Amino acid sequence: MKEKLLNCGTFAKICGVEKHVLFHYDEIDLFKPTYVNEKGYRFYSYHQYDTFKIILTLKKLGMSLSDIKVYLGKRNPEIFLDLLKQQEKKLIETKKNLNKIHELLKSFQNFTLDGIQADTNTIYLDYQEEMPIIVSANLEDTDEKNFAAYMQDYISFIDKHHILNGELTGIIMKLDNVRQGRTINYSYMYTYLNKKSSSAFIKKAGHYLCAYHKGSYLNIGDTYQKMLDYAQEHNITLGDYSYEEYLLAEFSESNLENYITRINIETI
Amino acid sequence: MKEKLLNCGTFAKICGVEKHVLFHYDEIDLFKPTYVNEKGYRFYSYHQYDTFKIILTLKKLGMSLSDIKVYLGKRNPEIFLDLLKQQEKKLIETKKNLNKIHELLKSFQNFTLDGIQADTNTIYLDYQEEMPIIVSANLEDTDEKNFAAYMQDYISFIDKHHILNGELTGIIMKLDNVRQGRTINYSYMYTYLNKKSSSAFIKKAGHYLCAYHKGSYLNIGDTYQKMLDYAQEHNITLGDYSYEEYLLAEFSESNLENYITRINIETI
DNA sequence: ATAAACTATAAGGTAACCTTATAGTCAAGA
DNA sequence: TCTTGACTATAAGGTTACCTTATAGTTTAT
Repeated sequence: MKEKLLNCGTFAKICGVEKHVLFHYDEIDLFKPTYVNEKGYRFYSYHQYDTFKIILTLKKLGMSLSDIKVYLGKRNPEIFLDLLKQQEKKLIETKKNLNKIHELLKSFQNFTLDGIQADTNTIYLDYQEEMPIIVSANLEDTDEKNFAAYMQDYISFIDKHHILNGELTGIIMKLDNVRQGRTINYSYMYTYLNKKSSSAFIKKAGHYLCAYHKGSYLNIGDTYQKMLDYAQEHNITLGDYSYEEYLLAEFSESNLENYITRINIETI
Repeated sequence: MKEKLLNCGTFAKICGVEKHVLFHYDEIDLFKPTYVNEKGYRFYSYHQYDTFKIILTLKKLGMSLSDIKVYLGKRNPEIFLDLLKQQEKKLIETKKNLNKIHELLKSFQNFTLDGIQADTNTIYLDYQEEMPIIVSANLEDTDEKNFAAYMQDYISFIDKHHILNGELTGIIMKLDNVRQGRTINYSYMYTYLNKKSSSAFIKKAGHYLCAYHKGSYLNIGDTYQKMLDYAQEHNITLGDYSYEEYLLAEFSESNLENYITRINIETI
């Protein structure tokens, strides 16, 4: 009566991996068969399945084979427990990250859908609720070096505080600059937040004059001009700033002429 | 007035990657700088940050660079939306998987702790609640080939139905086999379930005669013998089967002599 | 003026396999 | 018994997504 052994192919099937994975683990001395016959054929025991499953689990948690090997080399129950606790911590972090990515995905879907459905021929007044935003330093008339530094500060602040709702950044433009044709002299970068936070600014509630600009960022002045004309015609008093949202851009549209930017101009 | 550009190092920092990643993406025509000067220096625009962020997100979702490149080659807003929806589906699956792994981790911690705290010198009666389990085909006296086939069926059933609570498999032994010294002639494999399911058997509620065996599986007969003696001394009538749980084994303990197996014998 | 810090390309290395090639082994059917 | 197909083995080269090191030109700061 001796222990029943499983051959290489069968054990691989049971474990849900390919055979050469077992070869590989054998070769790097990570996980070796219980018994090798005189022809060199590998045989595994029932109990090795548990061990293999632990190895697989650790691998799924992102541990490298060499780290797993190190663990197995010095393993004892206390070290195993420590490892598990530490991996659980990491796993909880990973789950949080995936949740953030999920938010991102949903947000991407929303603004892309907005871009697809955009009517680029109308200008209209839109009542918008108050929204907390985060804002960069003032970027107007900065040189390239300062612009880079401010952008870096801004992005790293967002990353550090994990405050992002998943939106990409938009741009705040001073209307005076638009009037002078300086439509790429951005005033601030901004991003919507999901919740108010101490570091948040507020995009004021109220009516915004809105339009969808179709085409390159460089021609956005054309659409602004139409909006300014429209405001004058309809006796709408505009505020100081405009919010630009890049709904369809390089990442979702190969043709520059089809880019869609939503423009929201403050009114008083 | 022209667009402000970011040099390679700065753009890399903002994006949270190393510079040679940008080189690499440039080389494989995945993501190229807006502008290259006469010395070959790369410059990126503010708007390229959004694109890079999308690339990073898709990569985090497990897409290969070549798949991302294929997408970018044919990108349009509808295809982007489809991609996002498909990735969201995959992400939801991934999150489910991580939840399962989390359960596994917690379960590993529990039985390892049980093993560490085990008192290997006492035999005692323990009242255990009814537990749903899943059970393999009868493995008694099978040859290696059938044993392998049954094990494969069992494991693939568990994997297919995602019913696992995270436990490793245990073994059900017929006490008659133990009495004849055939302690590796396993009767069934079993695993605890978290919920009752149509495919579940029941491990009956009641008093079990319990002990922790220390050492190799091959010597488990010694501990069984002590338990049988104890039962006789104390007029405990034993049932037909015993449940073995491998708390400390190859995966958490390098010394065979320190393996801990919990034995639970049915009583009447 | 010179050093420090940046930029470039090119070549080789890495992990964790995967693929292909070649050859020995074994069980089942003609 | 022979042969076919399915299995086993090793060895060598390929893959992805970089990372490292080496060498050299360029820009900026003191």
